[in-house]
Amino acid sequence: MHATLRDANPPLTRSVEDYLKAIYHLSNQGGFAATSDIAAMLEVAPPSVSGMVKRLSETGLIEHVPYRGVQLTAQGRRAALKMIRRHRILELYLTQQLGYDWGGVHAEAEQLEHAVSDELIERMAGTLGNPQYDPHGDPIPTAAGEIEEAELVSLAEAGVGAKLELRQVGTQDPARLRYFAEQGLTPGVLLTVTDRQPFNGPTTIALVPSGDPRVVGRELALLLWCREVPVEQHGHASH
Amino acid sequence: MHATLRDANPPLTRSVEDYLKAIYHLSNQGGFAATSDIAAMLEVAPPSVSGMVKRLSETGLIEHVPYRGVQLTAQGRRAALKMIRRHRILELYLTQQLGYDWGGVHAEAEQLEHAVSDELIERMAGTLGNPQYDPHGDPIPTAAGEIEEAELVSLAEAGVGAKLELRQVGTQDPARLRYFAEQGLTPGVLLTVTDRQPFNGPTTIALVPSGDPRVVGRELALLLWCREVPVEQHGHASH
DNA sequence: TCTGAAACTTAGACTAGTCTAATCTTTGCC
DNA sequence: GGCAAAGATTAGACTAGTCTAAGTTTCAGA
Repeated sequence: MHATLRDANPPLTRSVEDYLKAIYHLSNQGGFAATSDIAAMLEVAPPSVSGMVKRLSETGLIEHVPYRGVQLTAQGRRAALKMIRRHRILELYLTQQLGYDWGGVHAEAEQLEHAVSDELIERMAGTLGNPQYDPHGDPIPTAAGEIEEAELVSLAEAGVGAKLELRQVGTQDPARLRYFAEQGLTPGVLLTVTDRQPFNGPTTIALVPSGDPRVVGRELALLLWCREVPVEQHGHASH
Repeated sequence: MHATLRDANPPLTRSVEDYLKAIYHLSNQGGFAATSDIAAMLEVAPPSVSGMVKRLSETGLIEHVPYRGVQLTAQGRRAALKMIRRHRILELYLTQQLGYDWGGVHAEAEQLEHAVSDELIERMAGTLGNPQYDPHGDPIPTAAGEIEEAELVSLAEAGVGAKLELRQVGTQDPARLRYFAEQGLTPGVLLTVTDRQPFNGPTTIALVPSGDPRVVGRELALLLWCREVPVEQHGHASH
């Protein structure tokens, strides 16, 4: 008589939200996201991903082709875009209204995006004048879950010759953050991909304008989220 | 060689934070908090509380006297006050900066208090001018974990004759929220305790100024957080 | 002082999420 | 075309947190 039925549409857990976001970023051009890449991005072991993938495809958020990878369903994509909208609005709000700098804002938004309500996000968006782009020119998905394309690519996916601006460092592991900082790999830095080894080997990049080279293993490269910089380098395209 | 050691001071989980807050509120006058009261306040079953109590006393956050109840240690109290500071600053920020009304603010703060960083709270506090009292006159703990006394009491603890202002409804269960609203028991309402049955029986109250009576069972009364109203009724004491 | 009801704890099961170790697929290369 | 290595999955264990059912302890009142 009372609610013993399984909840038809349970709220997504924090973990599920993180997986959906990672899969969205990794399968951006309509392809499949690989288990090991998801694992590297979320800093969990590959079997953890296999387990979660099973649960997510049972609930209809992703499609899984064993040994191939996963793709978001329409429902999963909607959920992922919702998280991305939250993340970008939070980043914008924290920098513009609370004096954060772009260095510290990512980790904070990463936590808050799981806790805020839709109402709060829309109030923040309103305060900011319902922005359509974040300060780096990336589009913010609408509340209805639509987004203009032109997304972040992880350094591990970028082609040789690409000119990139480092935007986000997708880890909170202090040792790694320290390492990246030592290498001069902090958000805002410009770089060019000069070489990529096969077999998921390291990517070689050159910092711009200094030209200093860096070699970044695939696992670390997956944590470095970049925007492809158009040929003319300043400002953002005025859509 | 690498970090296999148990983390000496692991971060508190969301659940632990909620237990500490509940215990703080229930043992306010230096007494013990009872298992069943914690259970009612957090809307979990009593054995869940016993289990958590065991973990919390092993980590030194509370003292447990079996069959008696629990008390916060200094460390536990510090953690609880930190959460209460977060909660009150969030409520203040959401109402003053983002146009929330006092009805909707509690649930939002309840989620956010687990996700915000210390830095964000201090930035919000700074924006608000480092307030010492919330809009109802309750003191906000300092960042160092000090608080002026005069706290919220649950309706279940208030003495007969007490004049109270309902401040928070400590549940998110829609059915209960609807019930309370139907009874006119929403934050801000004034009431007097007219009777209390023994054996953990119901509390009878009268709404002020209408005088309408209400009978509230102990389990529900534990969810109604009130401020004791001084004889002169308006404004808050200007400490 | 005894006793029964209320309150508390223990026992045991379940879920979500994580891990390591072992096994199975796929694929690039000779 | 076969094979080794990379990558993916399965197997099995663990933790935190929850629950219900069953047993203990406490204490108010007769």
